[in-house]
Amino acid sequence: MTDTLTEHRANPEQRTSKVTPVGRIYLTTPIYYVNDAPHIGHAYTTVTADAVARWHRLVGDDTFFLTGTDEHGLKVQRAAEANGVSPREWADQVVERFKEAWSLLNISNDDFIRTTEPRHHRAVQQLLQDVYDNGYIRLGTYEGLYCVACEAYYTQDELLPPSPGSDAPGNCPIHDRPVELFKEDNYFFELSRFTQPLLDWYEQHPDFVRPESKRNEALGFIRQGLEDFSISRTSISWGVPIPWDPAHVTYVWYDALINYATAVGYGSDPERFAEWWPSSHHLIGKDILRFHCVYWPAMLLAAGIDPPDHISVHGFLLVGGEKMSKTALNQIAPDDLVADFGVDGFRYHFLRDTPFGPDGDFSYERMVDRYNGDLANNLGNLLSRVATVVGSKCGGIGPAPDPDSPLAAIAASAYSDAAEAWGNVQPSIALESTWRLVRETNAHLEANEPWKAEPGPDVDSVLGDALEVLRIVAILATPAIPGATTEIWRRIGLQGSPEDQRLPDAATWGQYPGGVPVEKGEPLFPRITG
RNA sequence: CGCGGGGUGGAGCAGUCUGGUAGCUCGUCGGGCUCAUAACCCGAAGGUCGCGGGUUCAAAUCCCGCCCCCGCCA
Repeated sequence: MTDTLTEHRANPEQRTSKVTPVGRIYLTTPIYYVNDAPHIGHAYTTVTADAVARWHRLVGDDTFFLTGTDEHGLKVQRAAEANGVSPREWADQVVERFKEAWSLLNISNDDFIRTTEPRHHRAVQQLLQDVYDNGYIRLGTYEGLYCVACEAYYTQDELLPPSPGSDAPGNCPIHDRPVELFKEDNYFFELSRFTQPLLDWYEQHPDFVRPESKRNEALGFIRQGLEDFSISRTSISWGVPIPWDPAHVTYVWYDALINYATAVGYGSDPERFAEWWPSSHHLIGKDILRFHCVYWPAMLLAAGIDPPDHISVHGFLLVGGEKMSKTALNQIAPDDLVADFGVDGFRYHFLRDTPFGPDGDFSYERMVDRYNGDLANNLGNLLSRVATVVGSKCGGIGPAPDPDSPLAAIAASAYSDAAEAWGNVQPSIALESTWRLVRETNAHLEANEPWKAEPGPDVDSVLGDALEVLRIVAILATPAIPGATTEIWRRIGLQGSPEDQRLPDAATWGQYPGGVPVEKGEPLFPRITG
């Protein structure tokens, strides 16, 4: 099977045709369900993906970064009806809220996909047809507990207790009226035939799902044996019609997964698809692990396509130790936090303080501590004190660093540790490595006390070292806090922006030119008090 | 029941695969500095690494049993 699949690999010659050897990465967030307004859970995944994408651009990889919205399914249909508009109109409204949120958070996505777009319908139909032609879809009968008012099926444990005297198995949780046993023809995807192929795939690709804890979870599920599942309904209308039998509509998440293929040309531009697939890397929350780590690779294999290179799975964002409910009142709007901490303060907190993988607990107090500690006291204050002393001892002109500075080795290890961590989707570790350099530089200043010394070569080299660190940190931190690092870059007198630099060369010690003006400016990250 | 994750000084984590002085950030306490956003730097206190047993010269780390917390079961 894999023999035919490798055809979709990007041509190796294309990868080496650049000046420097580069990789290629196609990063995705989940597509978010338009049933709901954006909250910090969505923002966490999206900011992480954005930072990873920005890192890959820094190292010169060909990078394509996608986010978008999932707009089909019954819940959207219902939400629209409840608001007296069509599903399309409803989706149009909610999509704008996501786009605004991502714009606010400085998300650098290259594309934004909506599952209601024609290009996506074409891709879904193409993939369905391919899987069907390959013999992995069959017609079957779905039998379930159905609420006529909802036009939806429920499982037994979702139901309310049955009405007294009723012989129904239970009542609809929304309408509190008896459900009935209902049968309809459905198309089924023969997932059961992929138990072994998936185990083989995991075996051959140890980094397929990360971190390892999540890989184990997926593997454990596959090992239990997989069962076919229904992928269509005749009882709903808001979705993509099955190409060979338009009375059927795809069931919501089956079509949703395919968005990742749609956005790089599947079903419309095979050459483009071959270029970007399977260099793909999905970032997801653990709630959709099963869909992405089991169903999706099986669907792709069934269509004769390689699964993605990587799937990185993070935990839930807990608030007060409890899962963020999409409907609960503990929902925290990203806008409010941005108002308090700024865009970069918001991004930094989630990247640095919520390790990617395990569940993380959100707390406003911790967010304040992290902001004040790392951004205001360490980085922001370093910039301030250096700029002031350059002003008083060097006439405001930044001197060049010492080529043999003890900070050079620390900067080198900060870079290599950060590079490894970003590559493994561990932003918290990458940023910890970067900030180690900031702390060492504060200590280096303390040890040399340039503010006490007479102007001269010694003072110049100590301050030059600090400016060089700020240059390097501006580059290393730009995936996390792009706005602030651009401002640092400007204040220490450099041209262009940190985003335009290319690693690893740009992290090499000694490139701060010296002889350029350094500006003091207002605090970069004003401390938050009270 | 099954599957997966977790239990490390006051808080949050690393270390466990590849046994060998228990590390990091924050907090607390003491000191220094006064260039800086009451920021910065140095030092100290604080842990029987969930419990019991085993292997070993040596176990947070390997093996066996148990307890507790969380998630998943389409």
